[in-house]
Amino acid sequence: MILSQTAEYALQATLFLAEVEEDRPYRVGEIAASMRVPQNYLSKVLHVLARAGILTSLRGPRGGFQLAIPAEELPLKEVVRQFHQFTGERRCLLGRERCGEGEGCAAHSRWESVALTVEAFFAETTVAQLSPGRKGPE
Amino acid sequence: MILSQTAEYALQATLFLAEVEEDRPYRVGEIAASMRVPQNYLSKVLHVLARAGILTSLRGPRGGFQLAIPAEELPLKEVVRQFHQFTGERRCLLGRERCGEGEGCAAHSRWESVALTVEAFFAETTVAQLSPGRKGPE
DNA sequence: ACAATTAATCATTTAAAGATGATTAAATCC
DNA sequence: GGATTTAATCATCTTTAAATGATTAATTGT
Repeated sequence: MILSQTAEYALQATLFLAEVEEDRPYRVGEIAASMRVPQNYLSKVLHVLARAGILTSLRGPRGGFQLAIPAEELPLKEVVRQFHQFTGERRCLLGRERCGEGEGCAAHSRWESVALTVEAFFAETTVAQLSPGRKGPE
Repeated sequence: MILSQTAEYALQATLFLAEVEEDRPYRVGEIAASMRVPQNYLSKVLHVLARAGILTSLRGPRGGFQLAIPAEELPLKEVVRQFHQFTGERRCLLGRERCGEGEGCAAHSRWESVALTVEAFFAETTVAQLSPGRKGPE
């Protein structure tokens, strides 16, 4: 697994809100039921996303959560970042500060490029691109 | 983080044994001290590697652990696999069985290729390639 | 045989992720 | 204003990863 359970919940819920047809807030209950995940846990996850400005939340009747950013402008990384420490800083697969005493090794630069590929995916892929079932132009 | 702490320990210890100059068993104590990780915990990790045939273990005085496979012929994946479930089977980043109801989406195939890149790195990179400081021919 | 050394095992603890249940506070509707 | 609906918060529990400490069993050297 590359993503934690929590980060996966966050992505799935964001995706749900991106794919939804009516333009209104959706309750945690609705989202959790559709995703088949614990409601209270999801509630906390969504709260984090709301605090981060990715969702808007509204209390009371007709309340719920909505995307605060158009799905086309929302990179996966923005969502995942709230729950997942990206490797970014980590030069070395093994977490060593100095790798090979200055010279470095072939495998390390290869790894760096792999890690960058992963990060680039999350940075450059938008939520919209992950939603095949959406209406509206691509 | 892409690897669990435990998988990282396993890789580091294997690397230690690959880079070592004397051809003799090395004690858990030595390895743990060099890596600065808990000895008893590492002991269990090494035990798993020994059971998997990656290391040989010897008890008693002059005992310890040694590589059972030449570092040049030992892919990182072989080591990591003992502690890390590779995503392999997972078609979908979000863990959904059916992705997009048959059609799939651009992002999913992109993700699949990213995941394959990661796996390929571990499958094709050998422990030897990760050891810049080793003697012997590349 | 015996003492010393070392991996292997066992029992327990700690820390973090994940999940559950109940309560509180904001917003709406009447 | 009062009842209802909903997110937010609080307290607790479970599970898993990580770590610790002590004991056991195999091997060696004398």
